[in-house]
Amino acid sequence: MKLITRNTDYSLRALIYMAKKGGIVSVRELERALKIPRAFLRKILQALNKKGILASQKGPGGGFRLLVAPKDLRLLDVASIFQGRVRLNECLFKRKACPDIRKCPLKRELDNIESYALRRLGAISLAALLK
Amino acid sequence: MKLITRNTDYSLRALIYMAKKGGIVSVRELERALKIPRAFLRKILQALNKKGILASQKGPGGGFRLLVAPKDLRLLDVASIFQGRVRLNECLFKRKACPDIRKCPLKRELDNIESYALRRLGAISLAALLK
DNA sequence: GACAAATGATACTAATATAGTATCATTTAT
DNA sequence: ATAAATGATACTATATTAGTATCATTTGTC
Repeated sequence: MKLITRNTDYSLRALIYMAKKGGIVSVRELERALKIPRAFLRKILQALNKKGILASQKGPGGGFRLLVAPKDLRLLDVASIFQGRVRLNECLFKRKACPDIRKCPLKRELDNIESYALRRLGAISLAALLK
Repeated sequence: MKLITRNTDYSLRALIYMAKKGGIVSVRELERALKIPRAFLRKILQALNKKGILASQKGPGGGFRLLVAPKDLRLLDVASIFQGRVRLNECLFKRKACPDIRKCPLKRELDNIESYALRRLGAISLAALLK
């Protein structure tokens, strides 16, 4: 069970690299620097591009470029792209085994954990990861 | 992404049922009461049995019986059986993309979330779920 | 304009984890 | 003896995650 999938992980590595270097960076360069499979990285960066986090430039000398300020990009923003809503519970209640959802202490507790996790993920920025 | 898998979910339902009813309960009865596939439930209860949470009784009239006091059984105990260690991170560091693990703010943050979740899961008992 | 280097789009495969089924062996109450 | 239960375990199915492949398009350079 993971809070962060490889998509998110790779994204962060690439974003950190790009933030540190600045300017346009090609997938080929990222592959070399980060040892991440190129085709997979491309797919990931294309997704970040679609979300407006990166801009892309075709042709020779092209690549991707960070479009947002590191302090404005949250870990949660990235995770959400690949993992949808970060759901921590998915429990008893679907099949109505529980008489009253609103009162169930389990659901309340799991919701609590979830919202804590979301809050923390929403609080950490790319800038913080650059250190 | 789930904090709790179906194994754990079903376990809790069965444990709640058994705690409320008391005495020996057969899988057949649980299947009817909880609408959980019998073969799957059997496998789950056998696991709980091996862990000493349930005792089993073979033969006609047999079944499973709760062996621990509800207040002494933690949600974390159950989740751990099926989900191993509840890991929330599994990130950048395996492949040494990160220069110094101990300093990385991402790892620190993910560890923080993880330990929060573990603490909460370890704090809720079966007794609390009985309400 | 030709060409090569890049991304865009997208379909496909592989690996892993989760969920669930099936079956035969063993125990035990009647 | 029989049937009702669990013990053990191998197998299948489904979903999610990870990764590959390919063709199309754009664009800088000669």
